[in-house]
Amino acid sequence: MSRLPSIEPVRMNQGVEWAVHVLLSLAWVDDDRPVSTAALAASYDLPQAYLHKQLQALARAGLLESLPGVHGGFLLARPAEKITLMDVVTAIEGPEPAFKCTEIRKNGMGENAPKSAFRRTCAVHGAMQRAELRWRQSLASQTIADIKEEAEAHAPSAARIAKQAYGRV
Amino acid sequence: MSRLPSIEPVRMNQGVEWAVHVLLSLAWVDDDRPVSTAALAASYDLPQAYLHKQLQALARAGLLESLPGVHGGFLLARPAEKITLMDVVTAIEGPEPAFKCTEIRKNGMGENAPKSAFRRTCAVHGAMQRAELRWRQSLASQTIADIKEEAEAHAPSAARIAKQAYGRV
DNA sequence: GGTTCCATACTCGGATATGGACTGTCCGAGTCGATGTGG
DNA sequence: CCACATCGACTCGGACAGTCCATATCCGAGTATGGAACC
Repeated sequence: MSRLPSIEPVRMNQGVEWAVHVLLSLAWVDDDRPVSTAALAASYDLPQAYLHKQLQALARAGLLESLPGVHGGFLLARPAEKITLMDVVTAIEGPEPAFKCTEIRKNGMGENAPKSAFRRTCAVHGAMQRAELRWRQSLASQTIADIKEEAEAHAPSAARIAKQAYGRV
Repeated sequence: MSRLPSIEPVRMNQGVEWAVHVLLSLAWVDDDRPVSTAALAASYDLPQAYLHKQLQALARAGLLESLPGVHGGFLLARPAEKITLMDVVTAIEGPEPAFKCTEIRKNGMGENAPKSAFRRTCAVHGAMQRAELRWRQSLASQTIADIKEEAEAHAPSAARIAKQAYGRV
């Protein structure tokens, strides 16, 4: 049930992978009835309590809608076409950029440097921002619906399997 | 000297920012004589011991050359035109990709899914890889020399200031 | 004076503690369905 | 037979520990410098 600790360290939260797969499943189910954390955890063999924590983050971010009660659970808050990978990463990882410029260029150096040299944004910061922007743009250009289509292209049975897994046959 | 702990968590190692600035400084100095960790740490007001650790990583990665002895220190192992931001990030952060696919699609799901469906790489993995590739491509397309030029465009005194900071007037 | 030797200061190199974030777990509040009872 | 109250089970929600990596630091090995001793 619980996974062994990974040998190599992961940079991005494991929750991101889980979240995308869960959103895919909910897109395939395509039902008004919610799916419970227990069912989702079972279908992917994930620790239920921790997956639950990630789903709460998605709900807070407005990607999932949560319904309480005995037949409660989670369902997509909006169509899969309107949910991008950028939304998912932001929901799990938070909105802060990966690279944080601490403006060390202004530290020491004596007071030799004229202040006018620091009007423009730090060149290092700009370069890292450009790269990160490409990453974010690519994430924002890919929706859950896109991934769903791509997966179905090679595994047409995906939707049926997902519905079966959650008893929506 | 030492920095206060940052309020918001940083995703990328702080060492990346330090490393790029150090490489820039060494490019500006442009001298056969090495610059010591102490001088570099002083010029940016960074903790010397920890900066030293990052410089060692750069040396191991082949970006810097280290010279021992009382007048030792570090100098660029190759021209700034041949050092990309991707090289720096890889040296500090390591070569592993940010997103790691654990293939959870194959876990539970009962045994309903045919194994043929898993021949192709995971669609989620592919999507995250595409985004990360954009990031890496942007990093690989920007060299230390590029950033140096950009900085000089807005602060022509940068090279002079750097040389002064390390006593290369 | 020139040469050799040595003590010294300074630098890189790696091994060693600490803190915070990600990981993982638990219990309480709320809700719906089931059940039993009375009309 | 039908309506209603009660009980119970299940789910979301947030609060609570454990583990691992990034952070931060220190000490040892090696080298060039400067000076003293010796020829």
